[in-house]
Amino acid sequence: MPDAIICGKDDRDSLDHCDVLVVDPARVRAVRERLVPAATAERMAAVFKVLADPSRCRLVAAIIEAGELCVCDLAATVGMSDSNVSHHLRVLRAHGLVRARRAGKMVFYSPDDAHIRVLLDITREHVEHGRDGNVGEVEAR
Amino acid sequence: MPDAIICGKDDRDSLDHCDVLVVDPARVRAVRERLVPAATAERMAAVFKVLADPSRCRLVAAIIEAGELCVCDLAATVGMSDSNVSHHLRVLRAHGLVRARRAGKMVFYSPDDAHIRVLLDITREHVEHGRDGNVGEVEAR
DNA sequence: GTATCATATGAACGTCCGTTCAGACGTTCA
DNA sequence: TGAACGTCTGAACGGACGTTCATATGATAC
Repeated sequence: MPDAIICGKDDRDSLDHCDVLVVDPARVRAVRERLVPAATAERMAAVFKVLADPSRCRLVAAIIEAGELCVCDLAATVGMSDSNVSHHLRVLRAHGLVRARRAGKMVFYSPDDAHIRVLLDITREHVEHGRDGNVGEVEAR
Repeated sequence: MPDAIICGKDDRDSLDHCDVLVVDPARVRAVRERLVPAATAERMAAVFKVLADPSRCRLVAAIIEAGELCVCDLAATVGMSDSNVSHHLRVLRAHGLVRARRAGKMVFYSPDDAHIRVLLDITREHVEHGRDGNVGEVEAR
């Protein structure tokens, strides 16, 4: 473990803070180089944001479970208003998570991405028989 | 594909809408039974919500990349203020994504969950060489 | 003890987001 | 054409969230 080294503004870039204290400049530089770019992180966060809502989680899960489902049946399945479901489906479709197929008056939605199923499965397993009980609270330090 | 069948309030439960139109009541009932419970979806969404922020995405990625990093180095790595990093770390720690280890004046953070790495990897692959270009916009129907 | 550093905390501000309501659009059937 | 139905859209409200600033805590060095 390296000793604490105080380094000046040479070790930073594109930061408008007055001073930056860094303990391990070498490691910081190394991690920065291999770190996911800000733009990529932005898009990753956008994907997570789509799933960061209980209603959308259940909607996607229902669509995956059923294979294909129309709006009114989706609404009945998850217990939401048709309007609300439509709003959420718009978001899911905009991000390529689900696909829409028109059949007469009604529109059937089906999954449009293989990754999402994995994301849901992993996360479900994580919250079911994993740690996580303390949602919204901070444990003692 | 079944014909459109209008069913009354018998096919719903715990809904205070006046009427619910369901196309395929049998499928709705089947999907409902196998669907992820609302409480579980809530906790899943909570996990996704933690990652639904570019700053936290990069923080977690940096911690995973480095193995262990203190707050000031994390701040320098991702280019954020120490205060902001501390706020985010609090959230990450509250949800069991990272673990804190105190060493004198400083606190080192390390990953505390194997699932998260997979979530990040899958999502990164998803946004890099997958569809997703239309963030925030809706494609034509 | 005081001073300094690393980290944590609380308040406040602006912004984003989920939901509801009312209405519009497109389709089917008589 | 007109009515009924499924779906979509826009506005508006309330609440949650990320960031900043100032300050507090905890630990080390003098």
